[in-house]
Amino acid sequence: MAELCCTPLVESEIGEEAATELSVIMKALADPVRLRLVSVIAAAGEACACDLPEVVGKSQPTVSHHLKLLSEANILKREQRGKWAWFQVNTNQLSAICAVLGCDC
Amino acid sequence: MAELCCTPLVESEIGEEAATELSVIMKALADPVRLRLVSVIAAAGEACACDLPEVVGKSQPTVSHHLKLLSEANILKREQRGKWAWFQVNTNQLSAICAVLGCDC
DNA sequence: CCGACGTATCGACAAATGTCAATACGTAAA
DNA sequence: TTTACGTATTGACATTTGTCGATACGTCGG
Repeated sequence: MAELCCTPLVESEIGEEAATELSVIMKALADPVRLRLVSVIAAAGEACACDLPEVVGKSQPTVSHHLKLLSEANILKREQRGKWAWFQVNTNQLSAICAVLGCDC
Repeated sequence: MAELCCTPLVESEIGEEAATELSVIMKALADPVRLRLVSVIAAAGEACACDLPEVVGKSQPTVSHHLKLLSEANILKREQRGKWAWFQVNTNQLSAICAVLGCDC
């Protein structure tokens, strides 16, 4: 899951199952709070979950839920350090999305 | 609206309003049916709305609704030809999404 | 082993979303 | 101007989604 393969959807018709899988990845990015989480984490290089509720102005359970969705979509990488959870952005997955969108990068 | 500006969200923190606007564009792509519509239309170069309900296996109102969302997101361009509506993919918008995702294309 | 603290899960609820039948709107041919 | 037909809108409904309080789980320090 969350394994984006590389045939641009603008070149050949995407299948029904592939479309569903891709939609899961896109849904993960299709939320203001999650976009801000990705942006904050990427801009900082990495971020501790403990700081994120205040940054995005949402409760701890809500942020935890969003981080889970992003991790399941393979957009974030989670790393446990002591009792803290640190997150990094998986730029490979973002590039893969670009590739599917037909970008020649 | 639907005007994607170009600062990659992985380089500097995206604002609250910008995140909301971007999420609208991403939401438009975050659905299996809409992804397939984009793919079918892009692969064919253009497509008549009259053919799309059968292609994606959804009712005419449902397809019309999806086409509207994609058009509002500036992902599809609509053109009336007689009583038929033809659609093309706005590849510029797809490229803009890539740019926001940090792709260097 | 316990207590403290960071994180995840659960339960509940309001809001948004995808879908279709019915209907209205627009365009073009008769 | 009718009539036919492609498309858009409306209304309704089931499902999904975002949110948070309460609570459970995990990891450390005492």
